[in-house]
Amino acid sequence: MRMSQLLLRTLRENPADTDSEGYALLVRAGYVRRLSSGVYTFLPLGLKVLHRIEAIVRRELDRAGMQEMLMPALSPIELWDQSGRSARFGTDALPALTVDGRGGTYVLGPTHEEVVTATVGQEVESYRQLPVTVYQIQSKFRDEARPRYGLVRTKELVMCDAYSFDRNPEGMQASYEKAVAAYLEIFAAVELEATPVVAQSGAIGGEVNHEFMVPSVIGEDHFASCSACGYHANTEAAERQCSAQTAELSDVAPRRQVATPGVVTMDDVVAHFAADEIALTNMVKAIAATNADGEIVVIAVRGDREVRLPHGWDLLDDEALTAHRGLHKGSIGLVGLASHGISLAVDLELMARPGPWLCGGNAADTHDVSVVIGRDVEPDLVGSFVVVEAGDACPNCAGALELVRSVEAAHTFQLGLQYSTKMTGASFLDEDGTEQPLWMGCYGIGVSRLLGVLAEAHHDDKGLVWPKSVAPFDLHLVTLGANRNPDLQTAGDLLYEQLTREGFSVLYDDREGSPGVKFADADLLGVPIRLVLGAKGLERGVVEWRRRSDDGEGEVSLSGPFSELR
RNA sequence: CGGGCUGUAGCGCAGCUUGGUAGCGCGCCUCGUUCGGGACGAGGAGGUCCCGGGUUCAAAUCCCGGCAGCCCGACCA
Repeated sequence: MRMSQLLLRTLRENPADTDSEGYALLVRAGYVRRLSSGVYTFLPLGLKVLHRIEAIVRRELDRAGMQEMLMPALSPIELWDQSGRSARFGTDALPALTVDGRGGTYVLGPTHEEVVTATVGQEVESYRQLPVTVYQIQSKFRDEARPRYGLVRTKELVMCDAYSFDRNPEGMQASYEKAVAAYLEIFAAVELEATPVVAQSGAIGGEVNHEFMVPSVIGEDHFASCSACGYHANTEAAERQCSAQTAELSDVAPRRQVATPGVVTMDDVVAHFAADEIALTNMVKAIAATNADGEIVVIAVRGDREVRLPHGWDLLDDEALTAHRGLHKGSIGLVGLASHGISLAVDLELMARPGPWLCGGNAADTHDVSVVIGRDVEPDLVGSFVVVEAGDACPNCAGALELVRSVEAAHTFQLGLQYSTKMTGASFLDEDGTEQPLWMGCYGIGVSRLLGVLAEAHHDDKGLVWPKSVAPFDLHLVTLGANRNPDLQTAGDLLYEQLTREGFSVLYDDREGSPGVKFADADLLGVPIRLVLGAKGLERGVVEWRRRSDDGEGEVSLSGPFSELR
């Protein structure tokens, strides 16, 4: 590509309102432009990188035996009524955009479980056709509340989404493992470090799932990581253990109730009992929730910790809480729940150190002082119900957990029968002649997001530094002063043609302009190898090369061979 | 969805307090000199000052109402 003809304008100054270095460089170097909040145009250079990422994704998924297809971005809302997900549109869980057309309401697909289930369900009739995994690379639409970090969080995004269909849970598991392995190959190929972490599934549904987290300063999440044993989990899913502390409780004062009018929040409690010198770490924070079966459960954790709801549980809303005769907002506690049919889930830590605790009194404007678990109350359930913090003990090996800031670059799910039982036609005839629902998995990787993450991971103060595998060009050929030296011009043109013939993709800076401008642009654009052809080199019949990543340099003869440049 | 800030040339910004001819730097066009790390000189093009209403002889500037963008938080497949 001759640079004189490329639609490219580099900017000397950082654009306003860029919130990350990688994104600012993508704009300065002319790869992308923002059209509106969270909506981007890929200029020719940016599209080249996007296409290279897509090619790697295709290569690895094809190798894993998946088949590419293309579904429409637009789908009728009736399909989403079938799965029940249309009820959640417009909420933060599923910010789908819809379009009213003449044929009714359409959904601009935020993800494609419904469409693919309907499509593959229609094609698959027999177990003989299974397993099958399909994928597509396509634009997705999400009405993001707050787009951020350039291509990392957008309203329109290029995504690769794959879906597996199997006869049984074992098949699903095998397909899942294949997909995870393929995704890891993709990350290795684009030179990003991704860690699969156990996560919760949110609006997609299903049980087992992993997020592929790339550590980055522009990460929007943290995951818990144990360097000792390799345990990884999203903070929404991470567990931890607590070692039991022995305590002599026989002389602890009996439980007593204290009137605490107007004391609602933990801050209120701390203030109210300040005179008694009871620390927050000796208090219990208790909240009411509904579990996956819709039953009411009180979750109790140490006062200074944040409650983590298990997957499928929801916080009880204020209305339901006020209406319930056994619960009193601000005074939810441990003792006396059973008589109201409420079960008690207690965090590990409260068991490790059974008391005495200060907690709500389960009566209006009342708190309990000196509660001892095991003496005053028995929990129905014990588990890790707090959001992990750095330093908590790894659930596997008790090593100290770290929290790593990172971007979610891909997400894989074992969906099971979640969609195939709700949607019509998603079944097959098994060997024994019975009709069975399809066991599904789904696997999403953010292709345009990867571009943003790559720019953030691979740059320096001068500009972008693309890994070879995704760079827009292999070589960036710069001629110096060719406009006033016809021999140089000819030599540059020849070299450009020759390199292109030998299979290199070459960006040829044939523009007029001072060396400083050309060098600065070359650094900014980040092509892996820069070639400089000047008058001095021409005399000696050589062209200089310099590697962008480490400034390694050398010369090759103008007549070749050029293998050194590969 | 709450709180804060911003909207002026392609890009980055000043001007607004105290109303009166719309500016600077970069970029862009022409000519000349220069040119192996963002050159210099001369000349030039380019604006619904976010939108609508109000006050005023007069509004980029003051007032009211919108819209958009950014930041913090909430949320996040």
